[in-house]
Amino acid sequence: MEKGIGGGGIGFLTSGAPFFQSRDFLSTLKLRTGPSAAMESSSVEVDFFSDEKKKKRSRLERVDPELDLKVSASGLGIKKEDLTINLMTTGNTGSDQSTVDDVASASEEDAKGRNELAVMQAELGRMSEENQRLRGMLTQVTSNYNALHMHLISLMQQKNTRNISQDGDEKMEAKSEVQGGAVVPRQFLDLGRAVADVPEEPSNSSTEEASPSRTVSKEIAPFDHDKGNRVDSPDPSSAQPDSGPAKSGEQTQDATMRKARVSVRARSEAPIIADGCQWRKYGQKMAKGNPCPRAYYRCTMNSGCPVRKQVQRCAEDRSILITTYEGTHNHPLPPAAMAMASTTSAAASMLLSGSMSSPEGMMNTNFLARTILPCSSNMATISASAPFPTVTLDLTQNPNPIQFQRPPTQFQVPVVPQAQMFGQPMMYNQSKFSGLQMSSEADASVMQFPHGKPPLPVPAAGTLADTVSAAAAAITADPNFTVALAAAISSIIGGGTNQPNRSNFDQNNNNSNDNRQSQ
DNA sequence: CGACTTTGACCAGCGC
DNA sequence: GCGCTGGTCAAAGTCG
Repeated sequence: MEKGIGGGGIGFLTSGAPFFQSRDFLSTLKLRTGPSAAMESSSVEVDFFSDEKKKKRSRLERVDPELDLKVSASGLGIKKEDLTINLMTTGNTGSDQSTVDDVASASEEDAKGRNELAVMQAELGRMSEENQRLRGMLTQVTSNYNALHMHLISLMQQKNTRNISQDGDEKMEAKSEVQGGAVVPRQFLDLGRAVADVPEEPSNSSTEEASPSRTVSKEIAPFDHDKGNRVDSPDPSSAQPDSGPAKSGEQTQDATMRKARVSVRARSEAPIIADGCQWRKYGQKMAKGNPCPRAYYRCTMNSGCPVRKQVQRCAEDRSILITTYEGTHNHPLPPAAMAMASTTSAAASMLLSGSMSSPEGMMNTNFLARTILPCSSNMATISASAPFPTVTLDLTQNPNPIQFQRPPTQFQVPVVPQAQMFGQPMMYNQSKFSGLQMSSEADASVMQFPHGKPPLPVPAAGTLADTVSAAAAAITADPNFTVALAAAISSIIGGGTNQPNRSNFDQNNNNSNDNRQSQ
């Protein structure tokens, strides 16, 4: 309807002569079509029947209505078609004045569009700024998160120490059972602290099994305070005697934390598992009872980083590579390294929290083991032998056929959310920011990794990833962890406590297995 | 030339 | 005290 009416308007504007005809038609139409039609064409009709405008129209038409339109439109750089459409829309088609107004309206439309464009551009600019600002915030949050995680570990230790002294082991045990939900087959060994010379009977780790006669303290002591302090221990706590009775609780915790070891057993033909960290080999020894030499690596990602690792093949099964980490990185780690590192770090933290400084803690190792890897079977061994507890992750087995399926010679730890949550810089060998990788196919590259060369990418088998993920999930599910996390957040938000320079994540990297194995 | 590996030597703890 | 062992150092060699 409007199109028809507008068409009449167009005809009027462009030809002039049909105008009156159209007027008559419209007036008739209005009378005959009722309100709705009149509504749509009302403006046109008003113009048509305005005497003043009619006079103007007549004069304009006599001159050259077409020309007037063209001039008006072209002067504004507007096409006639556009103007027509505009007139159709506005309905101001009945006079020369309306034509001018229409042209002006079109110009306004154009200006409006330009304004909108400018507004959008400004909006885009603001969005970009916002984006950059958010990125900066993200970076800051990430860094803060790392520091928070370090603090969290410390708080976890403190809290667990208190819980242990208050509640005792049995209570904790029962609590863990209740909170753990379904009972999962667990084969962790509670080794207890090596207060005496009682040989620890470990787990799956052949290395631990091969250490009958030596005490753990003997194995680890030189590592920590003897030469560790002498050479490269920036950590003040390390400078203190490990078992000094006069030490404060916090100092003891730090020292113990640093001595905690996390050993990873995995099948790989590669001489070393690659992680996000850079290592420098500083020694190699032939360990007793193992024809395979033991290699000593030192973290070189940051000068003065006290983290070290020992790499040795299992004497019983040389396809198994045993990597033991010890110490705490004093620098951030790549995301890939953090994935594996976080899990092992959390495991070490849990271990330490339950076993580090008290007999009660030692008694809690079973609980801790179940907490750390509740869904694993024959997979994790916690040696709470004091004062240097060790967590051994045996990745050479598939305890859970569903969760831990993987090719026997490969494992990969992608960055899983749980691990990211922990985000601790650790030393687990991971390749190329994609997660821990071990592959027989990547021997050369992995070997070169200590030189800074990333290992070859390995098809994600998902086993170790699952393992780590499961461990991380278990840890996060632990109520102690939750409480500790809440406490850490509260402390940071409320008090802005000093964030430790060093992360606790590194403690995971310990190779007690190697020590025992060599013995 | 710097970073890294190799490798023999050294040191300290522990057991006998 | 001696020997064994683990852990580390440091000079020499290698590599990019």
